[in-house]
Amino acid sequence: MIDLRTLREDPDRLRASQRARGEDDSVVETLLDLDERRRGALSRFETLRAEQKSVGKSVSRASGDEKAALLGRAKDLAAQVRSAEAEAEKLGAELEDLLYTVPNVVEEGTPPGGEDDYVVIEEVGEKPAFDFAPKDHLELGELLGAIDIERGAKVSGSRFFFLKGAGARLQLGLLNMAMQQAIEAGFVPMIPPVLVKPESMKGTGFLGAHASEVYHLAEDDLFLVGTSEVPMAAYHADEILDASALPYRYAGWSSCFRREAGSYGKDTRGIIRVHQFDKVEMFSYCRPEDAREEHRRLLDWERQMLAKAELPYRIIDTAAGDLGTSAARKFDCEAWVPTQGRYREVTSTSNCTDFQARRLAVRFRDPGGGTRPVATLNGTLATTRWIVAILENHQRADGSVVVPVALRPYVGLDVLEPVK
RNA sequence: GGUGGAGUCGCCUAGUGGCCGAGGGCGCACGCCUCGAAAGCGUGUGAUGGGGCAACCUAUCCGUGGGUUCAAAUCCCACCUCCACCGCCA
Repeated sequence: MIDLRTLREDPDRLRASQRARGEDDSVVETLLDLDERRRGALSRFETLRAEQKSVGKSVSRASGDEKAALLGRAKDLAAQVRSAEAEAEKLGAELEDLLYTVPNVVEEGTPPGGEDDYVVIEEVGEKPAFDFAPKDHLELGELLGAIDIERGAKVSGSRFFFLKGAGARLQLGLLNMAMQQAIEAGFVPMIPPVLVKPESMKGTGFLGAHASEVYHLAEDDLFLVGTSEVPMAAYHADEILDASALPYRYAGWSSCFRREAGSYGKDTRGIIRVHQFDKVEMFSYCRPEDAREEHRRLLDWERQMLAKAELPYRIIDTAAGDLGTSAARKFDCEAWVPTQGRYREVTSTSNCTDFQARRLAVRFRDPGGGTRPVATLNGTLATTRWIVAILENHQRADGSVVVPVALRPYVGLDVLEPVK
């Protein structure tokens, strides 16, 4: 959630941000107006309440006719206080509801526009040149006995699959390698719950515009997380962190669940877009003034992983309109997928500044006095989707796949061979 | 799922309708004492919103949400969480 005080001081910043995202900037007027009315109502309530308290006190000290008169006055005040409080609360709730619909202010330098207006920052590595017709990841996966889509569909429906044999080993190895890298970099490894309460989901910004992407268990009013970012952000909710110990860095391993409600017909083949996958995610809490730098560090750790997987990739600076609700800036790494002739997202790192922290009340004590919301950032280290890029880029004519050197100790195989 | 107990300031705790505008202890910070420290003594000690250049003022917060009352940490109702035991179960 954006900061109201900053908004009062500099409303143009939010206006510009809204326009860059392609969203309505008139919300700024509505917010400012509502805020002013709320503050007026609040001060009327406070004055009445203070009077009620002092009259109430004198009731207990008075007696006889005087007491009766005071009691009448007190009853009168009680009614007024009640209605003044209701008014202030009503305006406060209205303001909050509106505030929850406003996405984060984008970081300076973010390209404006929509999904196609990203800027390519860098291309890394060599695309493989095959002297045979490359197979796509599903064909390879079936040849290797690594991916079973048909049975996934039989058991759970479309966009579900089994990883087995070499496929299961490849995923476990990849995610273990990611975990190991994170631990060596000082991250605290974490295996979080994947079912969370509504406030955790709302606090991380996933129940706004993209609520239809999220699985909800109505019976228990719990949500299945689409990323471990959710439990890791909510982990320190309502806490005041030790400023001298920042940044706090966690690496979460979890299954992730996505309804893919708006993507009928998109990426229907294989395991590129699925309802359930696994992911190792980095998550940082830091001082807002350090967030930009931390964001670049997360990107560097992603690059290290891609290098170990020996994948050709490019980095894009996502345009404002394609940022999530909480993100102020987002860099995606996209790996080359030979049979599609294009790059596909395999990591994504977002700087959410103090947007999530304000919603979740994660603060640190400022040595200058008082508390301030921290900044939160997240970034992917590895996911199931990486299997697609690894299989396709490292395939050989006979359908076998060479395991990247760094990954071999984790997978326990140098080459994945076709099964009969 | 059932029964019982508990949830007060960072931690422990006092508190059965107005003297709670929440007391005490621990911890922490600062000061005195000291060559220095410990002990001792003294002072201070939360969050959130609003007002003010400021020091400061003000309202709210005793698990959460309702209710009773002029007045609620305190009484009533519902819920949540934790602990114990019972039942069921991977």
